[in-house]
Amino acid sequence: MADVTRESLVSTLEEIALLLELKGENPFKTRAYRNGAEVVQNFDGDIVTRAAENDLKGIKGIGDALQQKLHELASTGKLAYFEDLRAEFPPTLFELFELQGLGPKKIKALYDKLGISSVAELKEACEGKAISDLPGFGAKTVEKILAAIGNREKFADRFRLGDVAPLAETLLERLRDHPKVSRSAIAGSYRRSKETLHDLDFLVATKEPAGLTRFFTEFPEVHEVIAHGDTKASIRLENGLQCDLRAVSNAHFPFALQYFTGSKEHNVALRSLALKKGLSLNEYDFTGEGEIPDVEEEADIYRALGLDWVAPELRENRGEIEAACDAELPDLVNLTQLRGTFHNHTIASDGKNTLEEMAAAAQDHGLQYLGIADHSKSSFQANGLNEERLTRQIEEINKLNESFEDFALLPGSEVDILKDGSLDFDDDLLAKLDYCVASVHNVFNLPEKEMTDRLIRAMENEHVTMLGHVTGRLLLKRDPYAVNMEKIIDCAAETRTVIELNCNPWRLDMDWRWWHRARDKNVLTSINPDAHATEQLQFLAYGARLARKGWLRREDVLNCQSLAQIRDWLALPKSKR
DNA sequence: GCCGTTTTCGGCCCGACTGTTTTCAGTCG
Repeated sequence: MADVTRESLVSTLEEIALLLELKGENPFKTRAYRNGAEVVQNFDGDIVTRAAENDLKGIKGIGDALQQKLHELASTGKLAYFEDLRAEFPPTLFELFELQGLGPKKIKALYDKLGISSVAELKEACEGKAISDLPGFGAKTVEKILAAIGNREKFADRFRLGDVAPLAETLLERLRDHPKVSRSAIAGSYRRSKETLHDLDFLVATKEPAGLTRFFTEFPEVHEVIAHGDTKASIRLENGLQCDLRAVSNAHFPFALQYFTGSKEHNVALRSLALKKGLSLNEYDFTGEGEIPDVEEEADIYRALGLDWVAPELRENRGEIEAACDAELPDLVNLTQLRGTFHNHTIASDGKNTLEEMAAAAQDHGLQYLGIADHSKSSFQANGLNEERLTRQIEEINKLNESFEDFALLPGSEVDILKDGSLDFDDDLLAKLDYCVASVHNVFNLPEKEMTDRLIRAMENEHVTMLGHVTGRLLLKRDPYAVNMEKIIDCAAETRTVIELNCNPWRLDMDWRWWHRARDKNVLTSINPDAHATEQLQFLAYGARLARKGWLRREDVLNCQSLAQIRDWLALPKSKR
């Protein structure tokens, strides 16, 4: 029997939705499967076990049919309904959904009428005349399909937050500086601080929308104009990133900002709440029979619905609407509250800067302390320090610290967790450090149980202050290694081990989806840049954004504590922390 | 297929843009 995981349940439901769309099923039925996938993805608890035990009753969005199907899937590893559905179409057909401009109807037409079932076949068919002869297809469609195939080969369809943020801010500034723009913002998943993005959604308030969409399509970075109307335009930049612009009136701006920030799921929930109050909410206005509330700012929309304003990071329909209704939203941490940080490298291992340079950069960032955690000896590829070099580095740091006022370097180590969960240094040496970050840097492919046990053994060590990049994922590059996060979080809570929020934009690990649960178990995090150069201290900004996305408050973040507090805290045995 | 404080049937968000259309279907967000 194949391993049933939350992810496999989710992907099965999503694939069923796609298959139903291809069959031309009732779109609301399709949506029910998509929604079910979303519910399973976000369910706070062991959904796989619940499904296996047929204990899904009462979960909103999972009705009788989905309960039965999830139960069959989780208990047998198979679903007859799905197998039958899947057998109706060739597997390569799904590639076609990756092409911009092609949806279920067109794909179905291509398949039914021309037998096209893969991108390669489609590309070949575009050479001839067959496609443009299909009803609803024409010369332009063929042209667009070819461009979409080209883009699929050339560009990624997702981008890391940190890779697009500087460009995003540059483009926003350009729009903001336009004389006809009164308000501007980037909405969408960028505003929600998702770790990876599909596109950027710009928004401006202006009296001359058509002038602004034209201005936008003439940006020098434009590779192609995907769409260009009087109030909306879409462009693709030279790096492949799609950017959309909406130009609205000043009065419509708060509604558009709310609407285009999403998430879709958050908005659906918000609008159904509005309907209950006799209000219909769209991207421009409230409408309805009764009194229409005044709206100047986005917060007015939430207030009109009886909600506290919801920070964009939380808008994933993961309980934020209920919390906003009960005035129980968390007071989220922010970047300015960070007083220091752990887990940074120097030239001693694989960093680019010296202790002195890193200390100066940290002080420029307004930090009171900077933890130095160079690699340990087993990470020879990163020039890891052996016992002797680490001992010398501790002395060097202690000496340097005499020269600082109101600032300190904290001697630490990013010690390798070896395959069996033991550490790269013995306890005597670890005891000489102020703290220790324990991380996995090799043997990534252990089965889940072994990897989980490996991390747990490391956490059980009295000298391990925190776990580094807990799943080892590299966004859009390398999957997380198999590890049971529920068990890791439980163990962190028990052993009082901190879990790092590694804010390198390639990692952003632990994933934001787990922090709420960890926080509820009193697990602390440390927002760590894993800086290998002075300028990478700026990664802290991404860390703060993702911590907010994980519902974390100031008190949940270790490095919001002052230097004096941190010294006291580090002096405590783990069990007292 | 799901849901319910107008409830067990009849709704389910909806507007902008494009291309192929002659009034609209498909896609996207």
